[in-house]
Amino acid sequence: MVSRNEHLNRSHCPLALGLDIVGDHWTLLIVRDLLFGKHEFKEFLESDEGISSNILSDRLNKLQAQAVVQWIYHPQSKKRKLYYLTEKGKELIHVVVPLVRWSLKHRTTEVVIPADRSAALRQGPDQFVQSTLQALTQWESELGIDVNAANTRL
Amino acid sequence: MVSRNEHLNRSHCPLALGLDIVGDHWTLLIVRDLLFGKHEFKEFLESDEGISSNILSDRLNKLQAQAVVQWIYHPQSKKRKLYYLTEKGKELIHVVVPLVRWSLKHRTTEVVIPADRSAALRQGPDQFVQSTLQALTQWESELGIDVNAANTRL
DNA sequence: CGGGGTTAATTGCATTATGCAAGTGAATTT
DNA sequence: AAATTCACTTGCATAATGCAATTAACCCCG
Repeated sequence: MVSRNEHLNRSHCPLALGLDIVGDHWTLLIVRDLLFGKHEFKEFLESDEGISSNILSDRLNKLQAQAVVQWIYHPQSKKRKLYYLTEKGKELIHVVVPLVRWSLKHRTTEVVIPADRSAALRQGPDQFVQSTLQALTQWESELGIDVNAANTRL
Repeated sequence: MVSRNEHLNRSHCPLALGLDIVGDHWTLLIVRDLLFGKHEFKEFLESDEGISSNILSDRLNKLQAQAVVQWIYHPQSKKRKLYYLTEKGKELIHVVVPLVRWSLKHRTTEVVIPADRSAALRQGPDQFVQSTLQALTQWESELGIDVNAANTRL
């Protein structure tokens, strides 16, 4: 298994502990996809950054181990899994959005955001966070997902 | 040289671009130290996480290349360097603080913060950000540092 | 049913990054 | 001038990553 020593507990600094979970090249990109409406393995693979399937698999497992992500079977197909963010995972939006804003403010290369998301961002960060989370809650209720429920797959 | 492909430009997503700069295990820990009053190579090495000198050297170089960090000689000694955050670098506090808060909220293991910093955090995140940046500005003015000046060492 | 296509991975292997210990060289202290 | 400090650099073992190919379970369609 591809695996970084995630329980190393390098220190008792909360930042270090947070970085043990999200401090790598890929994890927050998966969280981004989950925040913005992607839910399947295949969809994550299709994102522009081109994550490879072994890394994706590894990160999804680690995120589950950290109670950031869970999944259910697709209601129409037992071979598809629908990954979703727990409440803990959704709260990473408060990290993702500031990093996006920092990046937008200090970009040296061209940056592209989907038109709808760009429009939503222009409404201000708090509005953006609220509408993003709102959309997720909507999706969850359609599938009967409770993001606070304990994970039964561990 | 230890080096990740930092100009890979995996996508035009601002999050991905941000992660190309701070998306690893060590970079934000160095930024943390710089935010909270450490300025010398030796001081970073002494932090609890135990970064090794080759990684530290590599990350400091990359942060300079990204205009996040610069340095001056210590006024009393030509062999010591004082690293400091540029304005761009200081603004990473808006990423660091939410990650710390997320980590504190969802910790499963014990977490320890220096007493003074813990007290400052209790005043609320905005207060904490302001007082932290204020302390940095104070330090900079004592050394005649302009965090907006272009880097003359590139 | 049963063969082909999907989905979610896993495996093998080359490349790259990391971690550790030791070493270097300039500057400073004694 | 010798010893020490500081900021690195080097060498080398180990671990993580990237890529292509493969697998196994499931679904769909005739």
